Amino acid sequence: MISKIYTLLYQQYGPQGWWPIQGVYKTKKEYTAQERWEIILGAILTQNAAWKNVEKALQNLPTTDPQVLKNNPQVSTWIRSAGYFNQKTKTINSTIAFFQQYPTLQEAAQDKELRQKLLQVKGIGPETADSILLYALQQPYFVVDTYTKRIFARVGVTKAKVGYEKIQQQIHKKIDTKNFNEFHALLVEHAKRHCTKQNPRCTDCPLNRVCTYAKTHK
DNA sequence: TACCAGGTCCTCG
DNA sequence: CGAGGACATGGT
Repeated sequence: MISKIYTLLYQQYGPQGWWPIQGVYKTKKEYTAQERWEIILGAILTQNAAWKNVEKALQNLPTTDPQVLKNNPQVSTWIRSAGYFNQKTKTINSTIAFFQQYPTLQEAAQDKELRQKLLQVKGIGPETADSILLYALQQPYFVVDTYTKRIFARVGVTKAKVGYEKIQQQIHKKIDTKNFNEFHALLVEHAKRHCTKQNPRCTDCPLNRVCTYAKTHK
C-alpha cells in the first residue's frame, strides 16, 4: 500500500524537486556549504510553523554563515516570523555548536552515529534530525511529519497513533532510498492540495480509491 | 474569533 | 511510555 501511495502521488503531481528554497535547488545534486546551512536553518524554523513564515525569516537573515549567526543577538529578531523565536534561536546556536565538532558538514555526514548525536541537541527531535540528514546531508532517513501521519492514518496504512520510528521503518522497508526525498515532498503537496486537516477534498483525490477515509466520507 | 501551520521539551501519572 | 501544556507568528 505504501508503494501504491507513492506511485499514485507521483503520477498526480510529478517530481517535486525538494528542498524548496525559491526554486534554487530543483536542478542541483550537490549543495554548497551555504546551501546546506540554509536547509538546516529551514528545518529548524519550520517546526510547527507555516513554510511561508519560514521563508520570510530566511529572507531576513543577512547570511546563512554559521560563524556569523552563532550567538548573534540579532538572530531572534531576524527569525521572528517563524514563531517560537526564542526557542529556535537557542536551537540554532546549539546546532551550529554541534556541527563545529566536525571539520565540514560533509565529514559530519560520514559519522555513522550522527542521527543519535543530533537527537541529543536540545531542540532537535526526530523530524528535524531526519530533515537535516536527508535534505542537507543526503543520508537515507525518511522524514515523518504531521502530513505523513495524517495521510497514512486516513488511508488506513497505520493506526491513528503510531510512533515516529515505527512509521519510518515501514517506509524504509517499502520505498527505495533514492526516493525518500521525493516521497516526502509528494506527501506534503498532497496534504496541502487534498488531505487537509479540516474538510479534506476527497472527491477528486488521487488516493480515494485506496483510502479508508475517503470511502466513508463522500 | 478560532484554528492551523512540514515540532519539541517538560512535567506528571 | 502517553497525555497535556508551553512555546509565538501570520494567514484564513
